[in-house]
Amino acid sequence: MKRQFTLGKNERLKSRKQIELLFSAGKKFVVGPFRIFYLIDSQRSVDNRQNILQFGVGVSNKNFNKAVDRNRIKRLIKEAWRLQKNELKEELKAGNKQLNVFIIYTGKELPAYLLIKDKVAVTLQKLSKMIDENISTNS
RNA sequence: GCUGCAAACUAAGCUAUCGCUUUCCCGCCUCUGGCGGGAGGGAGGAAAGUCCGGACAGCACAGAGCAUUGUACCCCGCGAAUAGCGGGGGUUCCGAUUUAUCGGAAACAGAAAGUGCCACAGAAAAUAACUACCCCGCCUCAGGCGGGGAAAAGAUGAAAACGUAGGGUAAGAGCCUACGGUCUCUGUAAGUAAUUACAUAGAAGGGUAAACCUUACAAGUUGAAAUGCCAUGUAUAGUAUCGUUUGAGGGCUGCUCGUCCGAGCCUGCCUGACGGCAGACAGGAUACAGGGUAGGCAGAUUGAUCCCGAUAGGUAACUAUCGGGGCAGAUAAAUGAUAGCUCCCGACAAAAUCCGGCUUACAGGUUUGCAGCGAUU
RNA sequence: GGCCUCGUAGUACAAUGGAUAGUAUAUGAGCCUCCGAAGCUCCAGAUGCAGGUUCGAUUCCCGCCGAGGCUA
Repeated sequence: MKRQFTLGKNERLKSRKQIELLFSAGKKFVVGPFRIFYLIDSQRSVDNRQNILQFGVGVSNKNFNKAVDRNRIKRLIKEAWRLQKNELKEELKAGNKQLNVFIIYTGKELPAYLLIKDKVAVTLQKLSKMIDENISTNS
């Protein structure tokens, strides 16, 4: 029986180099309180079957002075991502793509979990659209 | 009993599902790794501020002075500690009352080494003559002008030039005397000392050192993104200038004095280590231009360790011994979400090398102390 | 992680330790104009918070709070 709702080490963005590449070369869009950076790579995905979808979270030090609040927001976003990301993963598998995503929380107030859940769902839909466009333009 | 303040302790719990990190064990696979399963560990009293003191590591170090920064009553103790804490004492100030005791506070060395500053008001704010006072000269005769004496009187101010009495004088003045107060040196006595008391001699002088400063003491500097090892890569590489024992150049904290070093480096072998031997090469400094890495392991989580109990020492801070128990270790960075139950409906707040302290934040609960109010005896 | 600097009206800046904390502009009221703009006059408005030193702190010292920068 295979576990589904995981968020292990190889599903998170770990390398400093990759993150810098994402911020310099990636594209971005805004959903509610999130700012999302993403980078679609269609060539590497063939060899690296584990890292189909990599993910990272960030909260600004300016908007939240206390580490407790920053941790809280990051954990909520991670939780929402963990429970909803699987559809996107299947799409990537089908399209043979590799995707890096980084979400930055730009709001100034502590959010409730339901809000974050909704917004993560919206971003996932948008990302899947982007993948479709990418496939169509490439092919 | 209620309210307020202060201190100490504590810092919601349980169940289910999904998920994260780490250690160990087992199994499988494409085997320096990955996946699955099982068991165990997984933020704080302040983890915070980074305000002090260290440990640890790199670099530097014959030494002296200056500069810079910090600290500042005394004794004893605790402590790894120039941090901090405990006990006792002194001085000054404040409050209370029993008027000689109690309580509290103090960055509490020096203003008599020197320099600066002291608004407004006031004559004057520190070598004090504006009015009034006294003397002399001139003009004029109710007075005015000039020179001098004199800190005794003068509205102010935060602060006014030792206080009172007498002598003295042209008028006055510590100018002199008596009593009293302050300070300094010396001596004696008490005390470990800070300091206190007395005596002799002397001084006159307000404040400010959290103004400069002086005295004494202390401090080398950079921080775990330090540092070491492995892997990858690689270069005793290139160009220009200068120099090569008559000494290029370099080190010694920022500066000065003074002083020291002053020729190598690579590879291999031996040794516990300092080091030694052999071989190849020509080796230095500065500048220019350029190349590579940002992966892993160690550092790094068991230590000046914490808790509980007992015994011993001490007023206490704390210490010693014995017994038992506990102890996150991530590296874009782990503790969360959902559902349910109980209750007071949960404050301040998240490890990032590690300790000791200080400071600041803190809902609710428990205990103790103080103050106020009310009731009863 | 380490280090440094700065907090003054709504805004941008001044102010040897000296008392009505100043200047410009914005806001408000009035004058001017047929109306507006410009101009003129007037008013109101601040030392981040809490202690200490001092006769007296925007200034000096200490503790918090906030903002900005440097380093790798």
